[in-house]
Amino acid sequence: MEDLGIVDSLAQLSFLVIGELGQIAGENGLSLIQLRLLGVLRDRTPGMRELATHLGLDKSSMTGLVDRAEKRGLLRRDPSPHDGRAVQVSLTDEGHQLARVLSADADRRIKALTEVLTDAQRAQLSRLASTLLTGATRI
Amino acid sequence: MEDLGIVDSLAQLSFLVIGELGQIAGENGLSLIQLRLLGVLRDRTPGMRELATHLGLDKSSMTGLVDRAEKRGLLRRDPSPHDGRAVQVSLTDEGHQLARVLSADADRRIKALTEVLTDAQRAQLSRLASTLLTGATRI
DNA sequence: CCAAATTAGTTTGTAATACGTACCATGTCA
DNA sequence: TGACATGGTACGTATTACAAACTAATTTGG
Repeated sequence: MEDLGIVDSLAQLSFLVIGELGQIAGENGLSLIQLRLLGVLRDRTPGMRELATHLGLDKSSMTGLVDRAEKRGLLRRDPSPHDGRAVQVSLTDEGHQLARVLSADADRRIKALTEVLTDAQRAQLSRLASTLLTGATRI
Repeated sequence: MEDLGIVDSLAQLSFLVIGELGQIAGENGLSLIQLRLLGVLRDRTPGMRELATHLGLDKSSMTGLVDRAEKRGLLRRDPSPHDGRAVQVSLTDEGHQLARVLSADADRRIKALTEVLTDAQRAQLSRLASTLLTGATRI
C-alpha cells in the first residue's frame, strides 16, 4: 500500500474499523446502530433526545430504534422522575449481558487489527486518536 | 477526555470520521454509502460483483444502489467487453464532478478535525493508519 | 398566575438501504 | 454437449432515517 494522505488514511481506517464493528453486530443479531445504542447505554440512562443527539439521529428515528430494541428485551423505557414528558432509557439485564459480549468481541477484533503495530505504535495511535477526539468533541 | 484504550479510541475516532463524511454526503444530497460508491469509482470501472465485495454488500444490494445513482445521472452501466453477463460501472461527467466536490469537502473537514494535532503528529497518525491498513487488507 | 411558547416524545408517511431467495443469461469445464 | 458455476436482476421483507403533524408536559413572560 502506498503512503496515503491524512484524509484517505483516516477515512479508510474508519471504514475498516466500522466494518469490523458492523460484523460483530451482525454476528450477534444486531445492526451497527443498535450496537452503538447498547454501547451508549452501558454507562448512562439518557432520554430519547439526548440519545438522538449523541447518535446523530432525528428524534423520530430514535423512537423506532428504541422500539425494536425494547421489543427484543434489550432495554426498557421508564418515566423520568424529573420530567413528566421524558423517558429514561436503560439496559435490561439481557441488554447488559449482550453489551458485555459485544465489548469483548470488539476488543478481540480491534486488537487483531492492530496486530501489525508494535506496542509502542499502538499506544501512540491510541494517544493521537484521544488527542484528536478531545479537540474535536470540545468544539 | 480521559485516556482511552486502543479499542475505544479507534472506535470513537472512526465514528467521528464517518460522521463527518456522512455530513458531507448529506450536504451534497447523497448518503454515506453513495459517497463511498463514488469514491471507489473515481479510479476504477468495476463490475457489480467487484463493487459489492469492495463495499461489503450483497450483490443484490448493489443493484438498487447503482440503480439509484444511475437514475441521478452520476454513473452508467456499460456491457463488459470481455463477458456478456457482466457490466462495467463508471462515473459520468456529472459523477466525476460531484466526486471532486466531495473529495475537496472531505479534505477540508478532515483537516479541520486534525487541527489540534501538530504537523508532526498528523504525519505520524497518517503513517500509523497506513501501516495498520497495509496489515489489515493484506490478510 | 395564566396564556404563550418550548420541549420531549410518538405517529404517520415515504424513501433508501440491505438481505435472502429465486431467477435468467452467459461462460466454463468435463 | 450437458452440467455446473458465475454475473446480474427481480421480488419480498425488515431496518433505518427523515420530515411533518401531533399530544402532553414544562417553562417563561407579562
